Amino acid sequence: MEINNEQPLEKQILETAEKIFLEKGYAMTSTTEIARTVGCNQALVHYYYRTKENLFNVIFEQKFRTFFQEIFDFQHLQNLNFFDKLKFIIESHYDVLTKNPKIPTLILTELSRRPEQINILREKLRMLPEQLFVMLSRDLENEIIQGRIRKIGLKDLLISIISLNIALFLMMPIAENLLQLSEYQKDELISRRKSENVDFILKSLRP
Amino acid sequence: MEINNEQPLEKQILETAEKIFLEKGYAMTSTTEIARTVGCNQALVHYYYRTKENLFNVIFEQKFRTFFQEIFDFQHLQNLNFFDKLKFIIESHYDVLTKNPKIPTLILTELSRRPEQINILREKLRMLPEQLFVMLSRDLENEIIQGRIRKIGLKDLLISIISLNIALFLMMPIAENLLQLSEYQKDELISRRKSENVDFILKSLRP
DNA sequence: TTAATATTTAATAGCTCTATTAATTTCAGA
DNA sequence: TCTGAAATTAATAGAGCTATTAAATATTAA
Repeated sequence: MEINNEQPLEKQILETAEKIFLEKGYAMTSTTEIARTVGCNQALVHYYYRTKENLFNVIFEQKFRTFFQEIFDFQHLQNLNFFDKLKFIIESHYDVLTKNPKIPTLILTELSRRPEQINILREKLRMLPEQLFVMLSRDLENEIIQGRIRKIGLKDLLISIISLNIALFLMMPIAENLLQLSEYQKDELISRRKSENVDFILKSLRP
Repeated sequence: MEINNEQPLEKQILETAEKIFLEKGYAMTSTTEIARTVGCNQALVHYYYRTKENLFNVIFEQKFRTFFQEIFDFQHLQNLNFFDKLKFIIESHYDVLTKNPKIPTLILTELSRRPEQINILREKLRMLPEQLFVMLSRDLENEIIQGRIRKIGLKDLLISIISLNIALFLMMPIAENLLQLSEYQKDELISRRKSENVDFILKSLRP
């Protein structure tokens, strides 16, 4: 053991593992590297978390849980008109992504590695958004009838929203390198795209 | 050796490797598995391609080259008006993705594994689109002045196009499982989103 | 202080993977 | 038919990784 970061090793291991898993993915991360980074013996990783697989699960079941809870936290939605609802949904979705920029990539890469995990995801996605979906569906229908919105299906609208929001974060690691973005430019891009996405979507809905 | 697929083993190895690399990514693919799938000795993989790294490069330099060539093949663009140009670009971009649905994920996952490969990408992306970018920039400016399009920067427009097109293919492996899509439903979704994306983008550009 | 318990380490078994080498088989052309 | 090159295989070195075990060290409670 080299540097004592206050934190007990059990927690250091967890946090270091999270960082490395997010950076390199499951396959490219070894418990040896995690231990080396923490500065402890490799057996200790297994002492606290038994297997690499289990360590990964401990981290990301928690991680995914809060991620999706945040995404579907729409209590303030009821009293708004449809356009404000939509704006709120897009922006808060975008905000959650901004706070967890590497989660989409992880979900993408790790869920194709272990399709059985998708069931966990499915549960999370089934419960919460059911009433949300119904409400939005009703609202959208209504707006279309009132002539305030062009004809469009809710499913397609949601796919477009998710696509526009998520794609930036999926492509960011490459864009960053490809375009040699500074940290500042990156932040600027992320914040600019937030309003651009809202704008883009709302504008496209005009009748 | 078990089954003789006509093809010489050298080529079978190449094609099998491509398939498995696309499915599992570099790290999760072993030369042992490639050989087992082909039905030949594992040493043969190395006999023909020396290293796993080299095999991967042989496959994907070729793959990426044609992928980006197709994407930037815009010879028929000159005589069209701006809206038709845009439609053409969106659709042909989408078509290339439809033909190579797994390339985006591969680029995403493998380029973060080996950032030095990004330089190769950078070259491809620098040469071709220069004049295209200039032309579109001029056209867009012009349309805005003429009042046929709302104010928007070309960069933002392109990010939106790429996001809408690519995101579907990035998310498809998960969506497929999550929503239990049949092969038919998947194809239907892919073809519907093509026109939806064009529609969505063009509608959002109205002044 | 002591004994029990928790933490940490060293050592290593066992596995899989990459890459190499030497031996064997196949096959085309003299 | 024989020869030499090309193709293919068997065997294995060497590395890294996961997981376990037993021993050592630190900590806590009585």
